[in-house]
Amino acid sequence: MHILLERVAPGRVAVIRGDDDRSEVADAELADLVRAAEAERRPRWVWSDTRTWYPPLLRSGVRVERCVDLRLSHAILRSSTLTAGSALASAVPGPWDGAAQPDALPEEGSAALFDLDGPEPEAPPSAAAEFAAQQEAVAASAEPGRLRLLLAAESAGALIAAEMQHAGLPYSVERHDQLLTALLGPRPRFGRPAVMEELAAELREALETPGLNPDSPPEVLKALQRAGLMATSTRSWELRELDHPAIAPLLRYKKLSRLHSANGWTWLDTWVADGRFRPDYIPGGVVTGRWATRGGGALQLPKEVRAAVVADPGWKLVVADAAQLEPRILTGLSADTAMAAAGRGTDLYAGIVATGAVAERAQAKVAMLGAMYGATTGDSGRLMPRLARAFPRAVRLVEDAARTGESGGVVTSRLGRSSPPPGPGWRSIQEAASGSDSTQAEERRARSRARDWGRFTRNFVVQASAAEWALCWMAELRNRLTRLGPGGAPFTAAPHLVYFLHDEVIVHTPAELADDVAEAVTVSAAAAGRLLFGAFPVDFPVTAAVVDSYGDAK
DNA sequence: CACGGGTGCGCG
DNA sequence: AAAGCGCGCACCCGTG
Repeated sequence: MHILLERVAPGRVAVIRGDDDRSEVADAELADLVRAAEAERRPRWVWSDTRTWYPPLLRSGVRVERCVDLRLSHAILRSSTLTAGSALASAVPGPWDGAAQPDALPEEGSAALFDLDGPEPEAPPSAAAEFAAQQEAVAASAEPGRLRLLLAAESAGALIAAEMQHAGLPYSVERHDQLLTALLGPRPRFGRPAVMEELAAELREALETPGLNPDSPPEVLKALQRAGLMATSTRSWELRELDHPAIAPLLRYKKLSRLHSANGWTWLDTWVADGRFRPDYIPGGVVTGRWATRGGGALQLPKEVRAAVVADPGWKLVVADAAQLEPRILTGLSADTAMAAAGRGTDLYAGIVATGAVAERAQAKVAMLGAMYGATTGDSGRLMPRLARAFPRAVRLVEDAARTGESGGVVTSRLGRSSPPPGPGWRSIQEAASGSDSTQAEERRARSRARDWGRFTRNFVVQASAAEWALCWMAELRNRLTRLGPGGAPFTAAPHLVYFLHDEVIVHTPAELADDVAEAVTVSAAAAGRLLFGAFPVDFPVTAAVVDSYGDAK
């Protein structure tokens, strides 16, 4: 059953259990109410926005099993091709659109500012009305089952994001500091660390440019050219091709500079407290449905610092990642039985080699990536015809998605998330090129932009469906982890998710349960595959490593 | 001095 | 323009 929560006034919340069961409680009583209802019948809580409702509950020690996040669901249903005809999708943009959070809207009194003239101020957005409109849109859609699954998975993801931030990723300040000190020298009170300063001096010497600021790409580029080098930029991959005594210190400087500025002592001070890294996850923050983060760069945690992620004493980390997730998603999307056969077992790329389509594993990988990203030239582009011959259905699916995007159309993921349509700028470029008086330059530009958008939609169907698989995987895993833990204790006493990186999760678990967790990770992956692709026999193998430190995984 | 675009690089 | 998708973030530098 559903229980809908809605703020009715500062400090007061309406609790709506059905058409004629409505009550109100003070904020202070909400946690007890939720705890009691959760123990009794595990309802699905319906609320405007998990980011505003759930963290206070978690701080009160209350965990919920299921919810509907109306804001996230609204965003999906507004643009999905599966609900295109619904009232929800055809309405003018309202308070549920955009990042504005209904609970954070100005309070009633401030609306008085508007009522001297003009239309009546808009009524506060009713969560109950919004929920009804969403249910109606789903029920009338072409694929209600898929959409229900998508909304449930998206909402579960929102719960998990809040729980992961609450629990935090176990993180050793000491180890991180040791690592920085070993590479950069001791933490300076101000300015550059000693090792970077030495490299800068070496660089100035080698380029005979005493005042050079190594942090300024234009200055560095000019200095390199003065030294007779054919550099066109200061990108590392390009510098590596050059032969000059300045190159080695410059590359080392750039590497260390990156570490220092992105994950140095300042980052540590800002983001790690009480032995936990607590990034701000944004479920649905990417157009494809992937998560984003705000601050802390949690999804870019460099491999070199992962050794500082360390389980608590008596606990373990289970680091799990889905092997070749996106190609397998493409396999399911296209129902390509040849590719499914190649992917049986653990290494899809080896399976592709075994079909004879390509000679080496590296080629299989680059060809698959090229198919999903839209490579046209280079090794990857050259391998495409062979891939298409061996796996016609899979390749046709991404080609079709690309053609749709090139002509300005919209594509939709497995469960119903649709790509945004191209903007007005894109359309006017296409129109300018289609007129009888268009120039060659206009036509070239239009074709190029059309192909750009085609690569986006080509990748969208795969990336968005993979994000859905990952949400299902995590939601399933979360349920299993709860069952593994002791009942009644706070959820952080049980195995719990602490990190998520697109196709990879980390569970923090009491050591004695680590093997059970590893098993749960694997079983959950298979379950996610069935949720998305039913009986179609595409495998989703995962590797699960039981380790003390993230740095020890793979 | 604030802002925003460009550059470069970390992750999948 | 790295051969192609999706991001976040720090820093530089020109502009208002």
